Amino acid sequence: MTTAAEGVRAKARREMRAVILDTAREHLAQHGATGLSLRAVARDVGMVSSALYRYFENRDALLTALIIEAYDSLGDTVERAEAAVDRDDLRGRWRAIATTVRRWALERPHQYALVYGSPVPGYRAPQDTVGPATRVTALLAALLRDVAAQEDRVGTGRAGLDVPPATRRAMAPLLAFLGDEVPLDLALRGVLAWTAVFGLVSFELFGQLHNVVDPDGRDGFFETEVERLAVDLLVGYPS
Amino acid sequence: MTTAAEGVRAKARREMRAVILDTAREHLAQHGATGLSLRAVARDVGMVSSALYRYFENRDALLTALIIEAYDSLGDTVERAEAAVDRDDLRGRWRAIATTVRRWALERPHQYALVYGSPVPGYRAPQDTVGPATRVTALLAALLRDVAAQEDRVGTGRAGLDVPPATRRAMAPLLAFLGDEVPLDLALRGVLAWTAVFGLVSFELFGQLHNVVDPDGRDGFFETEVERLAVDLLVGYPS
DNA sequence: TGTACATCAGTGAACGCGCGTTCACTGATGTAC
DNA sequence: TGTACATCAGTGAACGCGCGTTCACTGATGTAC
Repeated sequence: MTTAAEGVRAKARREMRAVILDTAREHLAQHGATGLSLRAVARDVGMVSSALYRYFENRDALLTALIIEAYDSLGDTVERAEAAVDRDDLRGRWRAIATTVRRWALERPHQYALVYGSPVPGYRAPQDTVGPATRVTALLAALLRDVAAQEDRVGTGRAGLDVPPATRRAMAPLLAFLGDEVPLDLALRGVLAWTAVFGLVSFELFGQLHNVVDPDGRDGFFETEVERLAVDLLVGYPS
Repeated sequence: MTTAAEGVRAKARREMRAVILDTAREHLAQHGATGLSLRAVARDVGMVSSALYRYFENRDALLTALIIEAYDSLGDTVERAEAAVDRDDLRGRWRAIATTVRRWALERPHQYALVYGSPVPGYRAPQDTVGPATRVTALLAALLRDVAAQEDRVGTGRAGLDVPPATRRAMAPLLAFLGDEVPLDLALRGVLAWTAVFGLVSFELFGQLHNVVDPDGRDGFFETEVERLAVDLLVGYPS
């Protein structure tokens, strides 16, 4: 009975933890990360505030859990969307990644801001967040490797930019992550496309497209820009 | 004596206001926008907290003043840097704008986050901020107009992307801001380059380049990517 | 199967804190005659 | 030029608030024999 009995307690714990996280996520959605209050969450869950400490060591631990959850949610969503595309359709995979990141962000602006917006003052992200954080970048890395393989066969039809040695050296962490198959020039094209996507999403979410692009046409605007990024990212490949 | 006497009072007011703003800016730099507290600022200025209300209607008004100041500081800095470049050197002007935005941001991360980061919860920017906010975009607009003029003469040597009519319509606000000389395709290239720069700066400032680009080599990394953006922005122009 | 004990989820009071904002006031400085 | 009055910067006390965290406790649930 030992394991089964412990299982019951453990199950209750897991469920309660989930309820607290759900409630915290709703509070995040309504008041932002800085407005997240243990007491308010406890109130909504129907517990006294001190009871939360059975589940999370302190406020930071709750924030960390939300951050990990957000990264995992984004990771799940984008992985699923990207996996649905034919492996050989590099442009389609790029499109899927980019548009899914945006859609996910638009549906959960505060979760997006939590992980890609300005850092929460006084909060220092622990090591546990780095795994979930790299799930989406891992997809892009895989894409870049496949692009590299194709470019090996077909060539790019144009020369890469000159890169000074110091800059080349600075890219070592990225190159290590991508693997030997991906040349520097392609890596730089990848990061640029990547940061551009997040730049577009952040501008849209944080109000910087106000009076620039009509809200109604932003889907199309984003898709057009993603297509343009693909031109440079996938030099010489058919659309 | 009337005007001179009033001038004395007015001058004292202006100076006190400046002292408060300076102190508030320091607090912003240390605790972020959400951590900005009227009481703490007053304490540092050496006044009682209620005295601040002689100068700012409430906390939001102080925040608004800081936002306007940040936009103006960025505007000043970038305008000066861009003005120092030969008008005909389009690539140089682009470089100056991009690198100066980044340098300004790195020197004042919290001011950057205040205006380009996640919105401050509960704060709604009033109309007064839109003028200062567009100063930097105005520089890019002028650049795009000059690019358009050159492309009229020389051509781009390649076809623009297809843009669906709905998207074309959504770009009306931007096209109106840029003026008739700037064609849609160039406008889209401009926004993309623009958002990419802010994407790069935000990634760097908000910690997303951790384990991607060595901190030491980020100047060079940024410049390389800006050069790459120029290739697409200034299609067919000499470097 | 029944009982003594250990575990642990949740309570409720309390701690000490800082916050934004209001309000009646004092006293110095400027204004009008 | 001298005086009565108005303006207004800054004071200090108070309001009501919510926060994170600690701690001794109760009582239900699981464990061991």
